Amino acid sequence: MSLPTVQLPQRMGRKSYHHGDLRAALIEAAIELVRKNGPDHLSLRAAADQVGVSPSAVYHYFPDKDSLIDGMGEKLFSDLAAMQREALSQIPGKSARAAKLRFRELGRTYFLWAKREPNLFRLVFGGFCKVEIQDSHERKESFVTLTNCLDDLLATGVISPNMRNHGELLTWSAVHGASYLIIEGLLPPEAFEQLLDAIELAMKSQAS
Amino acid sequence: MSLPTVQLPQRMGRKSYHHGDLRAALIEAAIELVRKNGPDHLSLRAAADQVGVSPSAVYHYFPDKDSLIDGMGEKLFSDLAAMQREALSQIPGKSARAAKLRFRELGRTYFLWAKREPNLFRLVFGGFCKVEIQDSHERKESFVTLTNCLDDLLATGVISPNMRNHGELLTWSAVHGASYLIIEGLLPPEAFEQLLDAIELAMKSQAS
DNA sequence: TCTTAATCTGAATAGTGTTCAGATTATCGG
DNA sequence: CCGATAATCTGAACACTATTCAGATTAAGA
Repeated sequence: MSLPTVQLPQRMGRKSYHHGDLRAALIEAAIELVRKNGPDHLSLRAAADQVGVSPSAVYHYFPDKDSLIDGMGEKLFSDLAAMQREALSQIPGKSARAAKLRFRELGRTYFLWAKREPNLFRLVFGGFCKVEIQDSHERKESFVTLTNCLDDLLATGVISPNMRNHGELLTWSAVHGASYLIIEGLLPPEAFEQLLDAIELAMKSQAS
Repeated sequence: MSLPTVQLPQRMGRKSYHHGDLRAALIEAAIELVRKNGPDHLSLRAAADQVGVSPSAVYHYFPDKDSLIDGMGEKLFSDLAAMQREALSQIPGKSARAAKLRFRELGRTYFLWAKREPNLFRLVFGGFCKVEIQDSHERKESFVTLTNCLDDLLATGVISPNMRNHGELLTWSAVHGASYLIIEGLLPPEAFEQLLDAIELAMKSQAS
């Protein structure tokens, strides 16, 4: 009554007793559930049902629920990194104008991803995933991307050398913080473009 | 075996059948549990047990678990605001030096609170509480405090007029973001003082 | 083909939020 | 001071959750 009666195990694209790629399917189903219901309220059983498999089957691929969440975080973070890479590849060139556009697009992508799927953003950055993202390849690559962006801004004279030193820290903190505050409703969405203006302005500073 | 056998209902400072201040006691107990176990993993029943009351009793003060969490958020945010007020009151004076110290102390208090109790920080700002904090008196006061700080910095010539416009947005975003990234292990704790340096430097910018 | 190992199920345990009828007690009008 | 009323709390129940484990099912290799 309360739940939309689960289909027989044989359905949901199951050709055989074995699933084939259960791990990935579980992660995908769980991501969809979090997207709709939020990071808390994720149910291991619901994810298993969605895939058409019994709850116990999950434990052959993840030691527990938290590990499943870690797996989701890994995939989501790598998606974000791919989106940023894609966005930057659309803006080639060595001009100051191109460097500026790339920088803004990098932050904007981060924010838009957060705004479009706040629940997934919360899952990745809200303390649900163990911080094994910390040492991941994707994460290092993401940081290098920002570093390159800032180097370009320095080379084209858009930002000053003494602010370049604080570039990654200030930028990442501000972009992440604004994204969080906006999706939690503490700042209006328009604030993000203003923040990008503010960062650009701030990074010109010639003060010592 | 697994749990430290709950005391009989009559204990835990219960003089009578009625508790006296159950609402506040529940919030306090729940905060303690979140502090230790994280915002997810909070159990309504565990909070009730801690106070020495049956699970159903909770529903006379909160419609559901989420409302209890809202109550916790309200109290925690007001604690943070009080800490900031207290910290600022220790640094009087209209000098540039005093204004700078106040500004740094404001951010530092925010960060230290987050660092000392990351789980409580996650509860308040991680999407667990309904954003009714948004319209709360405490929140407005907290914002006014920051505004005053920035006005003092402008008046004493520490920051430039054109950066003053972006003051609240840039500062709050960066401080919040850095706090989050640090407690999630994505940035080292030392990064926070560096961030304060960066903000101060950035806000001097004379660029138009 | 037969054995072995991987994969998935079913049932059970212990814990969760939530509801509701009823027991307990404080409060207030007479 | 007493007795009715309203506030407060309990106990048991329901549906749901994570997790474990013995056993059924199937794929892969000798």
